[in-house]
Amino acid sequence: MKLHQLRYVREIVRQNLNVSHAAETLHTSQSGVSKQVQLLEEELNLHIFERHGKRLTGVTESGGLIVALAERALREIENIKRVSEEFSQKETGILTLATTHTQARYRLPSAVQAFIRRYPDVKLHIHQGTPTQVAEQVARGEADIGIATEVINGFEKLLCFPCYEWNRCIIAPHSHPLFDGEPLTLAKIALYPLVTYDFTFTGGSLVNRVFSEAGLTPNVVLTAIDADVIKTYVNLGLGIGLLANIAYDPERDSGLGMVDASHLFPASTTYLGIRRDTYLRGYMYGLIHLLAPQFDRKAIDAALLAG
Amino acid sequence: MKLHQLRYVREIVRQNLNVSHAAETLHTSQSGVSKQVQLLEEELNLHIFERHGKRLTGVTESGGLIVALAERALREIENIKRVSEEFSQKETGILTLATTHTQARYRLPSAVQAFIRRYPDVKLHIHQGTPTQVAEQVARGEADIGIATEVINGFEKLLCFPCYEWNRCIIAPHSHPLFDGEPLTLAKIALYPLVTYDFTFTGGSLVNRVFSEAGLTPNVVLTAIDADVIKTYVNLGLGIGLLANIAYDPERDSGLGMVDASHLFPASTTYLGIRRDTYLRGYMYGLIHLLAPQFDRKAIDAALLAG
DNA sequence: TTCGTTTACGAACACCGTAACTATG
DNA sequence: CATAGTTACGGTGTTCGTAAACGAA
Repeated sequence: MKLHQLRYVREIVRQNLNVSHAAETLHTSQSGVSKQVQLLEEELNLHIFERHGKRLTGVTESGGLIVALAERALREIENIKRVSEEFSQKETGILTLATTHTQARYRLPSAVQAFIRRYPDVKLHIHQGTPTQVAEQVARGEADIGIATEVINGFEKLLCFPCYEWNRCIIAPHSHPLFDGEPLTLAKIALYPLVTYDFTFTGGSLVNRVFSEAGLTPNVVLTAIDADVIKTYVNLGLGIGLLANIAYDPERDSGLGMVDASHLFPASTTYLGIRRDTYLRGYMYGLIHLLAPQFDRKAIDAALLAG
Repeated sequence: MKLHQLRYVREIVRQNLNVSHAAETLHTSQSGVSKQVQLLEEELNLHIFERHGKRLTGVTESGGLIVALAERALREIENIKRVSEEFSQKETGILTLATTHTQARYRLPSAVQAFIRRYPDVKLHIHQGTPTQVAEQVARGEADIGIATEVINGFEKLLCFPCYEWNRCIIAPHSHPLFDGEPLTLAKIALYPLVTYDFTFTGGSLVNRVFSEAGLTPNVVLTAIDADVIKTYVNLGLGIGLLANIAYDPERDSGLGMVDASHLFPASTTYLGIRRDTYLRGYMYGLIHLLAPQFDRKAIDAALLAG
């Protein structure tokens, strides 16, 4: 049994049983991948993949177990590499963050700035996606740290730390009747066309629930996963915007007015998630500490052990 | 990084940093092992072993981490092999038990007999040792299932199931004054030279504690880990024997009298222990069920998941 | 000196990738 | 007929083990 063979099998599964794609991703030839998989199956004396003639059409029962174990083994192997990098070049490496647009654009910049000043030799990658995508990327090991709201807390493979709470605000052109000095209510919001976050965002379902509990139906005319997109359409007069209040910048968004809506919705918590079974590089502890200052190295290790 | 290299490193550590012994155990050459370790260290760009000149004298800090991770990775690899064997030849394989003499000799035979009738193609190995050795063998993966009293419950890596409770009896030649019909007391036992289990047995410290709490000191003239050895010396008139009452067989031991001592000592529980992170073969579930009928496959899986 | 590790080197082996072939949809 | 997987085969690089050199106890 060779590590390469396990990697091949894992990649084939990730590529939906397409050997050619797997070979391409792994920068090697189809024939080699094909052959190594056969050799592995022969050595283990069972079929990992179901085949119709020459096509791979599924994973057998035993194959499923094998794949799961192979993933765990490969993860440990990757951890060995991490440890070695940690010891040989303590503060160089790669840190991949997965997060949502709003976090990346409005909440992370200061922490990222501090991070690259502190760890100038660490290359930082930011992947962007919906909270679910964020969690999946971390769970699959494609990102080291995920930052998103609520949902990522539901993933078994992830250990989550609460970072901070936030709430929502309404934005609209300055001339909008909402800015009449009267207190903001759900009913008033429901009067106007609304531009807000996509359903796939946690906030989405929470916002809907608040409205429906009040017996109201908001008139959502447009949804986006990107706060800047929302602002753009609000600017165009399509409706009023409902978004995270950290996303409103009085200077940059001087063309728009803002009124806080924290009293209308429960606060949401942004979580930071890591895989439970990865070795954390020193600078990863560093970033977590920057984003969630209550968690230092000791606290993180304790949480990892407890989980 | 190659699996072989990790195996080499692991074996060197197991062989107390002796590369030659490791090579021998692995059925390969010293030079090959040496070179592969160097290649691995080069690839990881750090030293796993401390060296004085050419001798390996220790494991570096980074090396310790690497070894721990390598062991986990290799364990997953071994689990893959187990899964494949389970699927290709469900009821053939090897089952290695680690247990104490008393269990092997008096308690296990009936279960073992049932087991080999049920799984005729499984080769059964029985390793014998003190309870601590039993637990260590299971923890190191040298045995699949350990059966011993109490202490094995303290190992973090092991998941333990209570099997059954037992207590102690006194044996002596039929003519011995202990068999006077009067009830047995600690004080009476303390009057005579005593032959009993070795200190390293859990029972040992418990027995001592009971005597000392009663303000008595037993006159232990000989200890052994083997009930048959104890009986032999009792037969020779060296003293009276204190041992597990399952170890007294009225027929076989017709030359000796027995009097129960359950009222004098707290009962001890025999546990069955398995590593938390191993894949269990079907026949392993079978043996556990034979020894601890309250644990069927579902209960065992549930306990493994909970841990 | 002895025990143990590393270096040197040739033979055997395994792997990779191109290219031709074959099966599926 | 196009797409995807397997077989064939030669070149390349790695591993293995013997033997010799070397270092520490």
